[in-house]
Amino acid sequence: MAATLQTVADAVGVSRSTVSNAYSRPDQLSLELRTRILAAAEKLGYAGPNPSARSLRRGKVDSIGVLLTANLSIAFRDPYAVSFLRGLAEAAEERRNSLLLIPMPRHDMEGSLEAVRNAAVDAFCVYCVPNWTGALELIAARGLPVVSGDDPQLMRSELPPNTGMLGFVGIDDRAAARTLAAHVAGFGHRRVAIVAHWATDHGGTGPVGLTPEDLRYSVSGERTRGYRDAFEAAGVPWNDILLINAVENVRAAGQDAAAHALDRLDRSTAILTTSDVLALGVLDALKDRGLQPGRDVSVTGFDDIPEAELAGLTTMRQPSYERGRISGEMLLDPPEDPQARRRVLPTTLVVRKTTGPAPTS
Amino acid sequence: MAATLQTVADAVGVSRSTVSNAYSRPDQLSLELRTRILAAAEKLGYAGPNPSARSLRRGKVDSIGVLLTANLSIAFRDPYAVSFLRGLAEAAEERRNSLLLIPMPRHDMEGSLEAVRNAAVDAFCVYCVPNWTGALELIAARGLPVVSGDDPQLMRSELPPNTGMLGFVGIDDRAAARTLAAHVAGFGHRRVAIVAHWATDHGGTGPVGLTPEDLRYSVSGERTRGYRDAFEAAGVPWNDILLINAVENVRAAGQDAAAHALDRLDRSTAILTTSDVLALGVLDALKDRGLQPGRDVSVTGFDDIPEAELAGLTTMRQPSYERGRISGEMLLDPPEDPQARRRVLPTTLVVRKTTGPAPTS
DNA sequence: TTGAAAGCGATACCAA
DNA sequence: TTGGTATCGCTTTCAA
Repeated sequence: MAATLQTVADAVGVSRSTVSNAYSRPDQLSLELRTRILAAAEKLGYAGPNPSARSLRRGKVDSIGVLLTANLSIAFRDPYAVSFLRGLAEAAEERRNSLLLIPMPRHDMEGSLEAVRNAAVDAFCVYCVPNWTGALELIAARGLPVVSGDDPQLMRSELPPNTGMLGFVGIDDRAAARTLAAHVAGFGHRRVAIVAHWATDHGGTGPVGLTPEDLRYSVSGERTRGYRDAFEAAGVPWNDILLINAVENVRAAGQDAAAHALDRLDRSTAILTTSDVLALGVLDALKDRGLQPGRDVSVTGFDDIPEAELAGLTTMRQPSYERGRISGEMLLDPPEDPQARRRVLPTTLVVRKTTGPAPTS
Repeated sequence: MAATLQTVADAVGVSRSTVSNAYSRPDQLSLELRTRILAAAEKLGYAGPNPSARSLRRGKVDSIGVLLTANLSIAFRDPYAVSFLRGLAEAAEERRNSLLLIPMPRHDMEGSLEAVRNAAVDAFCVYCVPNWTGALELIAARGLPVVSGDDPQLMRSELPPNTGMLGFVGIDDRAAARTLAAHVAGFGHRRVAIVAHWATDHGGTGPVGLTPEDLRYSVSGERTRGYRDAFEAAGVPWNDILLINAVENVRAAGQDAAAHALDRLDRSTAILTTSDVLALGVLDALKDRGLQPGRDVSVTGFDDIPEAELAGLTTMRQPSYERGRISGEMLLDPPEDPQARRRVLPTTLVVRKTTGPAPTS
């Protein structure tokens, strides 16, 4: 049914190679012949080289795979992720690459890995994927370049990553978190809660008796570590801190999580979160209870999405668009120098109205 | 270098087919053998079947292509588009498909078509692509299913689309626009401007002497037609209406466009736009000039994105998430009944604070 | 349950 | 400039 190169070649009376050249190397044949071939192709309903066949032969696909969060539809709800993607898309577009978005549902590790295995791409960008080790190893086995921002070890490593293909583009989550928490601790808060997403796979949203080291998701782990650092320095031991798991990085989960910190006799006076989206949910919870952010309870986010400004949220700003863009560029033009494959981007503490002195009651 | 099926087969001492089965049809061989094969593969650094080779052979890729707006990075800035994508992603994810985002820069038609030709996908979703006819024909030639929401003819056709593979998921833009404009016309406005994106390819943002039929982008064309319908019915002829082109569907373009309606002696008392994003820009322009929306100048959007509510913008709501989701489902499970391949979704007039009586001055 | 053989559709090298 | 030839890596009957 579908016409192929051969069909066209036969019709025009030339060889397959010539037809192939007509599409892929216009300079290799006379304009006249090329025109004739293209016309014949059109008439026969030949739409051009089969993409799979072409990339099989060429060993190149011109598209980069994006492993983005547990689940695409949640990622699209997070302005930070969207902005990141925008940067990545722009870099890809400039080099005429497409973006293959690969869903990685957490409940289906098997299927997720299968998707990574099957992805027809030249490189991968791994962004906020919990428990991603399996995926990373698979990618390594495929011998494809990867950029990630999730691996703290990668960020720290003085030496080039062992796999020649591995790059880091991200921030120093722990240090940034430490700065943010120091700001809060400076207000004298001692009853503190932390809302962290994907802290654990078991159970739902609610308090968990874990240390930062136990957390399943490296980014939440690093940020939580930073929070602990700062509070310990201020004389608040980890055991006094209430760690609350949020099942997903969505606003409603932040709201639910906050209930566990607010609806108790020794109500927390400060709630730190691992993302702005969660923090907005926490603010929702405060509102439900008639509590005033920054006075009754201090709240912080992470990322600095546009909504954070509207909400007056104190947060830690990290570059989103640039991060995506740099990731894309690194993937598409891998730098020779291994050091250039490790980009730790700057962060900024943004103090707004949701943080203030601990209530004296 | 890279291990292949053959490598593994040789190492284990079985045939290629058996190794292939180990990956693609686990039930076709003994568990013991399969385990042995997988172990050998791991040791040899074989990451599983080459995706291109596999899809070449199978004739299936398990991913759907998305032709989205002129330029991905602009699309990611439009909340409506992001929400649409979210719906699409969700549908894809459920059926274990990936999404291939294909950039279609307007300045590079050639390259865009090339990208469509090259896309390794099983189906296409065309969304807000100006001048997409070339792309559509190409897709048709490839014999792949397409869903679009941009083609008014498709929406109206009583009969099943001629191409068996073609579907429509969208709204009746003209009718919706008519309802919106009738609301504005009811307030007695007679000095009216319309800001339409991609009205023309030539020149920048500014007034153009065109009729709705001339517009390059079908969606803007349909909406503009609807506006004209309503104003003509109210006794305002098309010649009295100022049509302004916006180069892109971004806020700043709306702001620039509005200047042409506001900075003149016979200032427009109503500005209708083809999207909320543009309308927000128009509101920016009003603010710059100390004008009050709904009193000095009435402004309307289209889509009803979340920001529209915050801004108190009067607009026409159309489903975004659902639209993406339904598109995805239609592509992944094409309905037998051709009538079911044409889904015209409902719209709602949302009256807020940016529309009011024409000032009497 | 396993293997042999025949493509899937195209590209690239090397001659002519 | 054009054509022949050898793959690219895998899946899939069909037969053993």
